[in-house]
Amino acid sequence: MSKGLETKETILKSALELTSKFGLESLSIGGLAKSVGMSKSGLFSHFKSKETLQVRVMDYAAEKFTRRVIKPAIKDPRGIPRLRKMMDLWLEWSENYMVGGCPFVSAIVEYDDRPGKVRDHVLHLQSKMIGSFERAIQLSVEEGHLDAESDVQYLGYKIYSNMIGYHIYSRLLGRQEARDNFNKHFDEIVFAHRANLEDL
Amino acid sequence: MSKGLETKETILKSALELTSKFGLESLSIGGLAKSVGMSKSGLFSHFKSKETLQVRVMDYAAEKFTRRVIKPAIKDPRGIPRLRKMMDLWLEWSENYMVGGCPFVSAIVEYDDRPGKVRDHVLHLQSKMIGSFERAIQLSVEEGHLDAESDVQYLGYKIYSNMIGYHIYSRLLGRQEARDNFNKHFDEIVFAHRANLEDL
DNA sequence: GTCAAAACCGAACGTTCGTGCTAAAATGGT
DNA sequence: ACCATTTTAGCACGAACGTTCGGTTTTGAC
Repeated sequence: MSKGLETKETILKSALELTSKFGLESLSIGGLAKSVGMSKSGLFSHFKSKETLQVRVMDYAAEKFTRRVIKPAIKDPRGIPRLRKMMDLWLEWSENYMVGGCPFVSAIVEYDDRPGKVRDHVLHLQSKMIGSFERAIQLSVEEGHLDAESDVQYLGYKIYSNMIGYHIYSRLLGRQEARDNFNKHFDEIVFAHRANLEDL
Repeated sequence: MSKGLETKETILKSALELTSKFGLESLSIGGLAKSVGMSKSGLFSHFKSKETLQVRVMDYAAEKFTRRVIKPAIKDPRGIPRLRKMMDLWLEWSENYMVGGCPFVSAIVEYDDRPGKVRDHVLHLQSKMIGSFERAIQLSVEEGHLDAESDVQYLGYKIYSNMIGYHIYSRLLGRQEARDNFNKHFDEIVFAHRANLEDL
């Protein structure tokens, strides 16, 4: 790997950490440069603008998310087990790998009223993520784990809401029950839409 | 009302609008001064620091929230009707009165990793708001609308998650189904915890 | 070892940030 | 109408912002 690429990697790693803690907008070139131990201009030259830096950071986060959450879950059997695994991996990702909270949640809230490349990109990435969950739900239906009449999009909404709710309950309010709430709610959602194979 | 107070009112009104659109942190003295048509220093003298300005803005939002959402719902009968009314009023507040999204959601996400007075205040206000919902839920139990065994705190979590989920689905992703999802989910939550008076 | 390319640095740019001063203007009770 | 108080503006400050530029160091292919 060339020197430039591994420096970029170092920068993005540190940038993601800062973004996770303080948000995508508070990410400053100077502060980031200081935290990786290089000059402002040296760092800047890797990305030609702050906007592209922000986009790259989100890409980096998305790549990490896919690698940590989506891809490993594929090994589990299609349907509820895989979906459940995604939840567990997301919890782990959200709690352990991301020191300061899920960067997507911050980015979404920060940029929902700020038109531009960053907003568009964040929107695209988040839609892709929700799509991954919806696909896992769709497979759960096809596998016969969930009711064939299930509204996949609506189920995705409920799953997603639960994730965001947990994130805020756990992060800001620091409530210990958050995790139990999350798991219980997930189970209830799945149970409510379970397939009634024998019309019990 | 003295001149100073109504100027403060004007400032806070505009500040809340900006906060709703761009977040509490992006709220700058200069920009705010320009938007209300007065000088930076003239505006600044009303609040002795930016921190207190931010706190005042959140107080202003909380007061508006109470007046628009909590207080009017008291007129509805205790229990599910009142809770449902709170949801409707919150939707209205979130969609119409707040041009750029619920300011609390932004503030929470922005300040969850930023220790200080602002964070503490936002946390306090949000806890109070969740408390209001939990009280309405508690009343629903006492009125016999919800199962006596219901975990009020857990129900509050589900209601709150639904609100946040709707907010993001509707705001960032601009999904039209968001509102239907929200209402459907709320009904399901209530239904799942309904009192079984006759053990049907 | 040579040399062009890539990487990096230091300084400076024009702005904007929050925050002090001081003085002028508006207000409102008497 | 006077005058103390409140409110507002003007100006300046140090710091941080994103960005540009000229020059130095480092890299890696030949």
